[in-house]
Amino acid sequence: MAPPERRRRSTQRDIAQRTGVSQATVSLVISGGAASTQIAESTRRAVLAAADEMGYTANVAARSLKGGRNRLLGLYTFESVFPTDQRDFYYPFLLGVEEEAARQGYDLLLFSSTGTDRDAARFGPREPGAADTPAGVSGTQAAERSIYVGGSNRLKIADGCVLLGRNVRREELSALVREDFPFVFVGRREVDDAELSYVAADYVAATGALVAELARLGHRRILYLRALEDSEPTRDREEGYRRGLAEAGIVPDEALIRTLADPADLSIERVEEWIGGLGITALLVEPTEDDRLTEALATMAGTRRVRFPADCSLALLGDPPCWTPELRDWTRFSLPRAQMAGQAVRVLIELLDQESHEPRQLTVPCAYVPGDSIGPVPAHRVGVRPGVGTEPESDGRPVT
Amino acid sequence: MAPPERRRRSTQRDIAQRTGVSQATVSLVISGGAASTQIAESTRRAVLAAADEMGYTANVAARSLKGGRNRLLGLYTFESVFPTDQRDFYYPFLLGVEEEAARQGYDLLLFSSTGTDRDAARFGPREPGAADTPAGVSGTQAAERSIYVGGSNRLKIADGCVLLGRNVRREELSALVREDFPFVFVGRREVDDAELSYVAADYVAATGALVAELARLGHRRILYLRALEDSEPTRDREEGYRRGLAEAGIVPDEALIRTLADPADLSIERVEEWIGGLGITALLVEPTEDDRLTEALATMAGTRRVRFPADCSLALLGDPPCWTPELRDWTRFSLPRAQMAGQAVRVLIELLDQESHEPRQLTVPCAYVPGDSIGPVPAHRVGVRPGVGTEPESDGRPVT
DNA sequence: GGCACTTGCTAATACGTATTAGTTGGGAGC
DNA sequence: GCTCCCAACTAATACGTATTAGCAAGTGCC
Repeated sequence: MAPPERRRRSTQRDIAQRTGVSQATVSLVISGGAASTQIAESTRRAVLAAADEMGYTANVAARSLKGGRNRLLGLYTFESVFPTDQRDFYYPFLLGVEEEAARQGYDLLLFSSTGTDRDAARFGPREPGAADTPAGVSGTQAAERSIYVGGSNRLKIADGCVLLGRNVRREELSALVREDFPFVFVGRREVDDAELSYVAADYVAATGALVAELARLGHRRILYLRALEDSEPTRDREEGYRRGLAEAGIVPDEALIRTLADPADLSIERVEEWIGGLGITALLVEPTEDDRLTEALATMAGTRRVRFPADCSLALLGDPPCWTPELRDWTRFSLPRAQMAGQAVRVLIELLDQESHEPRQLTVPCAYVPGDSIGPVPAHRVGVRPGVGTEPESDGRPVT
Repeated sequence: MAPPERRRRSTQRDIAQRTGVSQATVSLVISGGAASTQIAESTRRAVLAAADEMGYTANVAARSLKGGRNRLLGLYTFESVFPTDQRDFYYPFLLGVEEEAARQGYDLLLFSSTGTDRDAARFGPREPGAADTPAGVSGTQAAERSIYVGGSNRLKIADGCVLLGRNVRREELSALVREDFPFVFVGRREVDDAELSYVAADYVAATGALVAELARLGHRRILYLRALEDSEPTRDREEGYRRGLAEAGIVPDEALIRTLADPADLSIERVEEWIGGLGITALLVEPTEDDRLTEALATMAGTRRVRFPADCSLALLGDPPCWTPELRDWTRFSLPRAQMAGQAVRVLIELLDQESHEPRQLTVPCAYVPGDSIGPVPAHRVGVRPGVGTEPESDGRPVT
């Protein structure tokens, strides 16, 4: 049962036969290697002519096989990139990666399949008794995304990989490092037992600058609403908050650092409470990747019970996705997502080109977006302290 | 000058040595071919264990070279997918492809590199005198996107490919067919010398239905504004327009088919001219992929000099991208982009699974979006004919 | 004529995998 | 003891290219 005489592409050998030279000569002519200067002009012409006539196209697979590299960059995200509600968050990264990869002549491999139910069947039938994760990496469950499935690392199909995502599996990252697989994380990520390469936004500086600006405007009691997860970006923002306060000579009040479990919880009533109870004059909010915060802000601003910034200044520690023109221009800083992604690609390619896989860690500054939601402390509240917890060092911190 | 001990990926041979079997056995175990049933359970276990320990991953290039499969689907677009102004057009396709590929356990290969300036340098230094396109496929220029670059077809590292885009290079498509490379086009595309597979929206029926609806509302003079390019989608819409008219018993007036070179040319003055001069009561507009039409419509509707549908009905032959909530809900039909893309992936996988690469051509229906921009013919204009070109068969067709 | 050197080419090999045609060892059947 | 067969494996090869070592012929020089 031979394949039904499938139409075969012409190869260098075919050209060689037709021209009466060797395959090696054809290769030299076509790919113009170092020794190609030694080919007689007449021969070169003949070979090129034959190639043209026979419609020769080089086989990329063969070339890659020979070179050991596939000119493929992977893009792996720990969360799905494509659900509609997060598109605006991930899209700029995607764009940046794609663009830079294209510029560098690499193609992009989107790891979509990993972490699907189908994974079990990936490498053909497997005995039910066989261990699914013999690779020392534990915790591989079906529905969740993970790099190591069926015990093997599919990322390796690519020459290297750009990683993205908030809910990282640390153990997989360190496994990658142990394997010496070249990758770059977009965003600062740390794992216990290894150093890894990343390109990160400078949340510390950006948050610090925002606090400084508020302090300059006279604010002394600035509430910081942090995200629930204890990830690096959140920690960096907190760090920036503390540094900003310190540089402004403000003694931090732990009661003014609160965790916002769900952005939808951010209501006008809460803000009124905080103003009255805690005596705050400004609010820093850490945005989420989906559009819940944007919605909460919009409805909150819609009530007009508290005017920003007339009654209270408000700034965002990053830019929320789903930005539509009619949304108000909140004061915030903005991370250069596309540039970060492009930079990550460049770093990755450097890693690939150089033999030493020493980790590289880059930090890029965020852009300050002035917006219109911060202003000076309202005149009637200058110097006013809240009724409760008057002392800055008060630790009677009510649970949110 | 040996390569400085580059960290090599482990191969089947490495596993074979470690396990004490032959490379062939390893291959049989790993890729689970026909003869794999004949492998002893103990051997299989040992091989798999070694593979896991050594972090083995199959080499894509080698598999492709051999004709094997990599569970990789390519996505090639003739225009760049990622420019911001077209994002809303391509995004749903991307989403659909990604989702279905993931569901089927395939990863996605985005061909970004092809057609960049860097291409010339892709495979190392090249003699200035060397021909850039020895491949018989002519017209390969640097800045433009093209499949065959440097004489090779890079798509081949994927098992098959989904193609997308309006400005297609026909000669490349037929080259692909000649090579017998499996691919599916999203959208109907025809080339002279070959049949190809596609999943297309039924523009003919959708446009016809829209015309029928207008006819039902009493419209007799319906202007059709077609796009400049003479691509299949445009031709199909025209076909649908004519069929719709025919079925409604309306004699087509060639003066009512006009080409709109630039959507920005669509102004309220024009519409007034058409209403007065041509006596039209309804307008069918073919949308573009960017947001120019959307803008033109918005500004036009903003003037309120012509009320839609009170003075004139207006419907769109497809959905324009960049849909924001505050935009009005134009009557139109909507193509199920994500579903089309998903269907294309399924068709492609069928092609891959079956050896026969007979082309498959699927058509999917569009969704009718009632909207609010069509209505009955204004009472004072029922039966009214324009001052000039009264006869339907008038051919005094002024150039737009 | 012999040596060194250049020019223009080829033979051979490697890349990593899949597949086919064997080969081996041993047990069943007579 | 012989054949026959089967399970379990391996050797060999092909895929298409890039590269290196080397070969043959030619040229210049002593």
